[in-house]
Amino acid sequence: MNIESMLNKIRKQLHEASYKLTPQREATVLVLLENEKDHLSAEEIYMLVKQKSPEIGLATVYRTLEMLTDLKVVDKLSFNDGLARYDLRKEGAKHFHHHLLCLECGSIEEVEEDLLLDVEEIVEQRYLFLVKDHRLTFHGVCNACQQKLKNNQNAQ
Amino acid sequence: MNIESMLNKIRKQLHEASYKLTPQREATVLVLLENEKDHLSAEEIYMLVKQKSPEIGLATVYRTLEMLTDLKVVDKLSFNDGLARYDLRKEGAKHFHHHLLCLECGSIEEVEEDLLLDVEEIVEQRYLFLVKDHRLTFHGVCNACQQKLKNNQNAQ
DNA sequence: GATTAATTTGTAATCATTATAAATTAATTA
DNA sequence: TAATTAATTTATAATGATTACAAATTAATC
Ligand SMILES: [Mn+2]
Ligand SMILES: [Mn+2]
Ligand SMILES: [Zn+2]
Ligand SMILES: [Zn+2]
Repeated sequence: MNIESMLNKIRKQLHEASYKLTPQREATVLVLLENEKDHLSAEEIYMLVKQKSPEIGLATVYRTLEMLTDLKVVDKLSFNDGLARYDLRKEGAKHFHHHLLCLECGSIEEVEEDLLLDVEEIVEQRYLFLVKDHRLTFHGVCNACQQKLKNNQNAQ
Repeated sequence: MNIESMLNKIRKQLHEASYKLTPQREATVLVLLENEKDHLSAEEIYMLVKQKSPEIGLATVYRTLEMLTDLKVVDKLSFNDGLARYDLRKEGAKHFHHHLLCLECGSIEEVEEDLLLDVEEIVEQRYLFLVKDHRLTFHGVCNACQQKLKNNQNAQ
């Protein structure tokens, strides 16, 4: 699905919640769409939006991100690096995707398939907890870093 | 396992990493042990430690928590409420336990059994990612709030 | 006991985020 | 259309969590 039609879909979502897609909001959403694989912070988004709309204010970016979070267009998440990061929901995804955080290089890989269906079943039955969503991040070593570590070992 | 022997175990861990268990550090660890079911913030821990050792400084609590995080005695985590929370690792637990966050009342329930063994298998094989640990939080409605919501519906 | 190293304290600085008031823009009404 | 009202944005101040720093204290070593 291309950016234009994604944008239209989001515009509709805003209108249904009786928000307008102002130029500032549109510029912010565009940055998110153009960087959908990334996990940008508010400040990083602000810097990118400024390239399109140099007059935008940081507070507006924050407010827009809050609104998009409420509407579940983006997910706000934290990888324990002291600031919030924003992640576009995948098109039509019922549940939030998972993340693989490399402890060596800091890279974040995405896992789009939902691996938690069985686990959620257990949680609902055994803990009587009604699951609405989840956050799952694996900490470990990405493939590239595994190779690097192996080579270093051989070199010594 | 009682608090005294837990404390001794942690003392040993510190010594192995050539840290001392100073009175301030001991008071901080004791607060964590006495509230192992909670998910306290640095400020909350500071307040509780002050009751034992009124002369302790906030900076020391922060430094101690950082040290304990490095030694994997505690896990630092964030429930998106704007501050870090600290969680004692379960005795002998290889992996970090899971959390059930209620969107209605904000309560946090713990799930000690590891439900992710199969999922980790898949991640290692399919994504060639070497898993070291994980963070899993379910968002939803706790049992108590489900009852409350049901009653409210009937009352209307 | 003197010297050196580790730790703690109180406080200042920093950084992310939120609040506020004035200005701008859009929507509604007369 | 012009006037009025509501929504939004901007720049900036305030807040709150965390980190940095210098002086003081405590422990370890000589
Ligand atoms: Mn993602
Ligand atoms: Mn916990
Ligand atoms: Zn890596
Ligand atoms: Zn609840």
